[in-house]
Amino acid sequence: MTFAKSYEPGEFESDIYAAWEASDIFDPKLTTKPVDDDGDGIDDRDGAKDTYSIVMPPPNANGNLHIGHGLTIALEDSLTRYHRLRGDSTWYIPGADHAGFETWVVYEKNLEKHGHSRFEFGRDELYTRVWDFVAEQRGNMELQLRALGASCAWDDLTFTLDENVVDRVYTTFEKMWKDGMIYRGEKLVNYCPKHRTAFADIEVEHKDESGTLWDIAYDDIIVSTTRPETLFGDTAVAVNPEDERYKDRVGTTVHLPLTDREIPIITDEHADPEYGTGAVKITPAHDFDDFEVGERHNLERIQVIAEDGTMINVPEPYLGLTTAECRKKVLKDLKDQGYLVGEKKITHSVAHCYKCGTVLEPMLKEQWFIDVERLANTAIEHLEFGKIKFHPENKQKVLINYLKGLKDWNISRQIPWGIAIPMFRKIDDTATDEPDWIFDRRTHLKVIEKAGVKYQRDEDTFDTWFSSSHWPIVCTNWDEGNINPYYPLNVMETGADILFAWVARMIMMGLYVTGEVPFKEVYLHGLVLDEHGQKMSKSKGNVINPMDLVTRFGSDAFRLGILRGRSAGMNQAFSENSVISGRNLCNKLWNISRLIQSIVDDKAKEFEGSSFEGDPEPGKARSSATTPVATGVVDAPQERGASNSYDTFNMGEDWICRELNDCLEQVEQAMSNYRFAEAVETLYQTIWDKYADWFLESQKIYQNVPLLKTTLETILIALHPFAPFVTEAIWQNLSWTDGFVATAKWPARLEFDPISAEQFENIRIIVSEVRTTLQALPGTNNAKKYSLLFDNDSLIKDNQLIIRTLTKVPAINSLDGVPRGLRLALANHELYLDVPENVVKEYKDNLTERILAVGRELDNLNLRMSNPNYVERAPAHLVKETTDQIKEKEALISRLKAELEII
RNA sequence: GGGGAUUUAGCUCAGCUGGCUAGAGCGUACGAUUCACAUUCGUAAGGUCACAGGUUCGAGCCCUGUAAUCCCCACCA
Repeated sequence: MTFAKSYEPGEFESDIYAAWEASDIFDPKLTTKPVDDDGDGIDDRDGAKDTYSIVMPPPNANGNLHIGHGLTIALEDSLTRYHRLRGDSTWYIPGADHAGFETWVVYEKNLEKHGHSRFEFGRDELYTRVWDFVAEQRGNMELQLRALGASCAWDDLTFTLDENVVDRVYTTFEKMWKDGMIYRGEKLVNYCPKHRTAFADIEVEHKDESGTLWDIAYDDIIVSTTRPETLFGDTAVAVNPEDERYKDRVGTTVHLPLTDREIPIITDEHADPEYGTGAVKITPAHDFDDFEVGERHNLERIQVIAEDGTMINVPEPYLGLTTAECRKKVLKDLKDQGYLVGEKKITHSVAHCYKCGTVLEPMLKEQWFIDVERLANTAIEHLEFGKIKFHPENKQKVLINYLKGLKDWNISRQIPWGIAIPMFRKIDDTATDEPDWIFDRRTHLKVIEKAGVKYQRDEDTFDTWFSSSHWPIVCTNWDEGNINPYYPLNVMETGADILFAWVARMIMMGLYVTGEVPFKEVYLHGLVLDEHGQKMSKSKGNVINPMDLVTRFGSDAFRLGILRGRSAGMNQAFSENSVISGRNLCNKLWNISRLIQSIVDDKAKEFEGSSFEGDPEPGKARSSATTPVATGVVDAPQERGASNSYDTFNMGEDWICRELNDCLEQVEQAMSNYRFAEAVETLYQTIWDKYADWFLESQKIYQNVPLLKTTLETILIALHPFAPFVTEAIWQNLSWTDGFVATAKWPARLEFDPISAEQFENIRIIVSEVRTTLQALPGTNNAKKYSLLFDNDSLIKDNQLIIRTLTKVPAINSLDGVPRGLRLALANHELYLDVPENVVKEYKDNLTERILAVGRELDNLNLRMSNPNYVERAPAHLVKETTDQIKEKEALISRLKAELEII
């Protein structure tokens, strides 16, 4: 039970986490099992705990945690630990993500590095290979979560490819299939020719690029295009119906250059008369707008670019060229044959693969789509009804706005790594009565037979967001008809950047599957930027690795640092400085505890050697926790550790009780509003500026052991949600505490005498004034040189020792009626610094400055009072406050002036 | 084109229902030092709260407008 001189996180953290884990304190199911005899969905046990459930957005199983995960864990674990301390049955459910496409990209790179290609292997073999690859990597991420202190229930870890997840996803898909919400459609999708897969709209990254706009003559009609190579897929030229210039040509045809085809001239709103010539070529198979024009006019879709990015269905000279080669040749041929009549440089935005940066090709593909209308409408209804509370609030509106414009959701992906789509296509053409596609869960089979008809499995896998939209459902083991107090989740915490991709889909899916919203509140965090507010990126070299900071400064320091100065939904800067400041707080707390433990030890020895019993200091107790005083008491004290009763003997003791109560109140308020930074800030200020700098300093004179113990426990518990390791390390190191601080009870309000507590503020003012004046006097080491003199002032007289200790002056004496030295600028106290006359004279300028400053404040107050409307309309207590302040300032000025005259 | 934010000290941010004589951390300056902690203690300097109007007894906060910065969605032949 000894405390080293400073806190070394590395010596404690892993042992502490191991001890928590070994004691199963993070698993609520071991201690609470809901009982629902009457089937009303409410836990029937007496004194049943409130449940608190939260899930971890599953980190990528094969990767290392990045700074965003660090923030996520700091936020979620603080909530989790806070609610555990508050006595809730708290379940923080960890997860790991197979991260379909993300992992696939990593794996494919790995394959290429070893000289292989995905096309050498079958789909099932690839799946097995990736599974092994991920299994190898997975433990790493989980160790890092432990290092960050995540107090999650490890036995309940859900992997996104776990059997129960796949089962649930298939059940939902089957239900949707039966409900007619799933359809197979040939639509244009964004397709990455490198990865050879389609994406959902949301996965596409648009970038502004400079390009060329070429003017091409289709007979007498000039069309403009940035993609001349697609002209082989043109099936019409469109003009605006209002466009007078082309009135006569509508309904006729033009010759498509480089081909022997004639294509019709049609009218469509899509053609903007203001843009270019007002005539636009229509390529339904390779452009999103043109696709829609084609639908409206029933145009043929000619696919001229294949999935590997080469030309098909084009005249012989162009066949098999890549799109880039083809463009070059088409331009040359157009020019040679006189069709190319102009070109200009433009800037336009181009769709890119968010992973490899390849330009995405709009590609005609048969894919599975979800008709989202019903899902979106139900979600909108619940959101508008306020069923989910958002932090920050404005995201609710943003989300509704998004859902209102939501298009059907493409859930097919052409990558092997993921959950197989449980749909099978009929391969037996003779069975004409059977449907073309059937649902079946046997996706481990390539070919199945049903009623004598053979079907072949669709090779595609689900979009990851389709399965992860089930996250709250699968993590809490929600099931039809069974009571589940953990669903809906209390809160969903995740990044604001995946509001649409994930949060929106969880809400839609939760409502569709369970009929309930999946969570009651949503907290969204912003991006963690570098110290200059720049986005972190490998290319900029400004990436901060959270594990590196944990190693250097400790897990708590990282958590405290990253929570500070951060509010919901905002992208905010982060720097090592904030982590250092967190590290310093941990060390401060360690040394506070070290001091208190040494006092406790000393007193114990003293007690052994004397017959003195009871009161740690002579004097009458002002308040006692066992016999509560009438005021200042909020809650009955709860059992906690070994020390739960104390008396207060001086103003400083009452004061710290009051300050700690205020602190608890503020932390509770902050946590219920998800104001993490504010909670941390309050604790920091209270522990450092109040507890250590004033209370502990004053306790160097009066050592109230029971109070020291109680207040220290209060601080340790209150800080625990944010700094779990150092608080636990101290708790384990203290001689009188039992169990884990992680499972302690949230502190009750402390009892104190409020009048006495308020009196201590006067002491603080006096001490500050003495310190300020000592610093302002000429010379150094003034605190050692000059004594204090008081005249007929009982507050100072009774608190001489404490004032002397806090100011470090050598002595405090009674003046005995003859003022001398320098009178301090205190309105209500007669206090002098025993300073020789020549020093006082040197202080004169300073004094003049102070008079002016107070004068300005006084003018301000008087101005306010001279406004009759203020006196009349402002609340009475404010007017009184102003009056009191005026009196005080006036008294102060007259004293300062008198002092100046003496000099 | 549609939507959402931001602008407060040198830097990063608080400031919630208007009561503010605008706060914190870091940084800066000056001073201290065996006695829990130099990962320390004390003191101080530093602000036209982006700008312009308005409402109000009173505006950093509410309203209108302007400017700058950022994000998302859609479009860009």
